[in-house]
Amino acid sequence: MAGETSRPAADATTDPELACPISPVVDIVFSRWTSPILWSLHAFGRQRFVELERRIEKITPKVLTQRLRQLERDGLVVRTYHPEVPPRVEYEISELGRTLSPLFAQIAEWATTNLDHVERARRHYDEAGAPRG
Amino acid sequence: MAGETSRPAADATTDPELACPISPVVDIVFSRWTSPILWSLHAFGRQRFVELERRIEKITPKVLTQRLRQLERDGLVVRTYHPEVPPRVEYEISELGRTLSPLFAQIAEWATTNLDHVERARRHYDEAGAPRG
DNA sequence: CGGAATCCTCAGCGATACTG
DNA sequence: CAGTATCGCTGAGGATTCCG
Repeated sequence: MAGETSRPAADATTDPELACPISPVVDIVFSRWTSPILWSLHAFGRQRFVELERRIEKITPKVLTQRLRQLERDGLVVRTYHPEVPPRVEYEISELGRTLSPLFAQIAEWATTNLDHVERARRHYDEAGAPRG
Repeated sequence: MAGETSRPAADATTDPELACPISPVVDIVFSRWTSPILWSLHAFGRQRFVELERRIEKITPKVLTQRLRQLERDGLVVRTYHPEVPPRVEYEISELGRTLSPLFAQIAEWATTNLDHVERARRHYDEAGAPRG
């Protein structure tokens, strides 16, 4: 979105095509497995591949590699290769990735205050809330 | 998940299994199509099914129904059925859903300030950043 | 160790048609 | 209008094997 010369401030409330300005962020930051990865790197600092693999249970090496590549490409994660024997690779949050911290904090806060509301709503819905229509 | 009596305050920094406290929120709020739907309802207020369908381009009625049901079940969206001819159904953000507003605002803000950084990182990566190792 | 390559499965979505 | 039902398919992800 850098080369947008003179578009009349397309606002989400007027432009149907931009119905959701947060979707791009969601695709980048909250796509499958990316939140655990980013959180892990954010909470535990620089880590090796296996550390991440063990920490994020049930993720397969293939998918972990895919997601790390994606995050590296998006500039959120920095990959450092140490040409040793055995080889060693370390991943860490980039500076850009660190700008997500307040966002993550706010989400975590929302979780602690509202997640049980969701749980309750689900139970209520499952018991008697089936839609009529 | 409901029968967990007396778990010793499992903290994300000590419990590997809870590697990511924000994942549940991501599953609820940022799963496929949910962000455009919530945003649409948030930005344009109460809307009928077809309005949402037209606003969120390329979504099929089937999937829109699925997502709306899910959001209703999670207590983020309220569905109102008007038994008229022709039938009329309206959807709106619930009170719980409205608590997401600051979150969405912050994400939108992150988008405006950092999305082009991501774009640049991608170009840089695609040009010369292929990982060695 | 940190992957890449290969094969395979299956949930989710699209397309279409039909209903109250 | 506001969905439901059915079918077919695609592609993300799992399992396995191999390599520098």
